[in-house]
Amino acid sequence: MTQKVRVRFAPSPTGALHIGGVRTALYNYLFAKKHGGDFILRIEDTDQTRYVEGAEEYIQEALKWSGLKVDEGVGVGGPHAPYRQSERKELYRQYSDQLLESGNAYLAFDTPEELAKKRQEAEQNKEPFIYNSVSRNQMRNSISLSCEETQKLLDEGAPYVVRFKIPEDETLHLKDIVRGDMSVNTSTLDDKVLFKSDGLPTYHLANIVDDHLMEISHVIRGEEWLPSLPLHVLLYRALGWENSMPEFAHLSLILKPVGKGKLSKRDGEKMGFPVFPLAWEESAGYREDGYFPEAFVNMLALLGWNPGTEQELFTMEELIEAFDLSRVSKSGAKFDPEKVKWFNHQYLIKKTDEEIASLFMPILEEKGISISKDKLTAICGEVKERVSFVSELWEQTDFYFQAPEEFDEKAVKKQWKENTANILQSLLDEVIVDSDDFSSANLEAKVKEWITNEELGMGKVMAPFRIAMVGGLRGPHLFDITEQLGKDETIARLKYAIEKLA
RNA sequence: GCUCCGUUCGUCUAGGGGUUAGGACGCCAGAUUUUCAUUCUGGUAACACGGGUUCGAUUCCCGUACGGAGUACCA
Repeated sequence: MTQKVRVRFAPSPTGALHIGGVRTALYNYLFAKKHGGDFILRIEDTDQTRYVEGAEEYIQEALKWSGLKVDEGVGVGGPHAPYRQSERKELYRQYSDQLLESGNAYLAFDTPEELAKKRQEAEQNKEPFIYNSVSRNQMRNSISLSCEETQKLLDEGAPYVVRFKIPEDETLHLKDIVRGDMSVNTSTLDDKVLFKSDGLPTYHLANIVDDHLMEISHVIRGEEWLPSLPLHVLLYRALGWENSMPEFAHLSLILKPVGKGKLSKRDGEKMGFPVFPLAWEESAGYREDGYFPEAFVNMLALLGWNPGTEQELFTMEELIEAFDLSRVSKSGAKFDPEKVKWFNHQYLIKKTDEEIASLFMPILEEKGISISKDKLTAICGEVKERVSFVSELWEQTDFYFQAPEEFDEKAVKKQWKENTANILQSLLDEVIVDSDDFSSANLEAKVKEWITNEELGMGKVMAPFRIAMVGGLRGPHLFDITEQLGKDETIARLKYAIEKLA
């Protein structure tokens, strides 16, 4: 059977999506697009107590910024609408009832307090508490209780949940695309709650029902779901949907850069890197920190997946082409904030000088500097290799826009000798004022010729010249700078330095 | 505790019964740029441990250690 590929990204709106979530979404997207399938966004908000204002909008915006276009789902609509589980709640009851009727589920009246007490007791005896075939007879439910007792509780309006009846002692063989085969015995499993007393399903029921109804072909989700896989498979079976069950792929987690454990918001704050794609509350986002979405996505794609070639830089199209779930790594990956910077640098230098100028222009305008687009384009071409972020451009180019007033002490101490002022004065009088062609190559040739003729030594002239233009020993090729500065400004800066550092 | 999953340079990873164990980030050095950065070249550095199986294991199997996840009327 060749079924159309349909995958879903199904976050719960409990806060910002962090990069692990974005990666899950990305892998879903890549897989879908690779196979000409659909990428669906479903919001899993069956826990009303954890709803966070703005989270859903955040998720949509983060996907959009990352370039992951949703084909169907919240914010887009589609044939299986609605895509918010809270809006689908009437739907789930019938499946819960179906399970009850077929004997695959039962009613449980245990209060949270009773359950907590049982768990505590078990812990004291160093035994695991599992709500299963052996313990359920000691609990208050429609299996341990007689029909009359059960009915009586129901009539009294006692709150109850629906639990799944895990079969006894059966070895389940499970398939996972990234992990291969595994097996688990059902007697280690819990009779999970399927339906809560508040009238809403739990994740377990809702996700199986929705995936089935929405014709999901592949479930690609985080590793934290792996332990629930047996339950989910059992649910498909109990509902009679075994033949159309999706395939599963569980993705490993993203771990903190140093130390142990999974990446958390705190790590970002502590080490000064974003863990969210977009800013959320007090936390910075990749977007706000000046990362390009392409760089962010490229980095994320390679964190836990590789194409088997040595290619590192990928466009989204190339990622789609190359992506393969079987090449996703099984082990968790420590996140390396340094590598994202490298990716960003790569994407920045790949941009045209004009594009960079367009990004830089607003920053200059904010500083009250006006400059022609052409000129800024040329400047950006001269400095782009030196930065990783647009925001770093200013510190590399400030001297193009404003003459140095102070000079770097260290540089002056090292390069500004007693006769330096005289040398620069001669350079000014004998070369600069006579040069009308201020192009980089021409001025360079002239100055070098002069230096040779005067038998001065390059360092004696070039370094102070640079100090006069830039204020210190930094910046791109000196004659590229003077070309941008032009004759008048070059002369003015030379004069100022001679006077100031005399 | 119990269940499941994992473990190749500092990090992300390729590889796979016999390899000089490959690449990328980072770091170091040299070249170029008489600045700095870029770039180029080179270097540093890894198969967690113990048992098997085998002529041979980093690769296969079993343990151990370590790491991770789950163990909610959360997702």
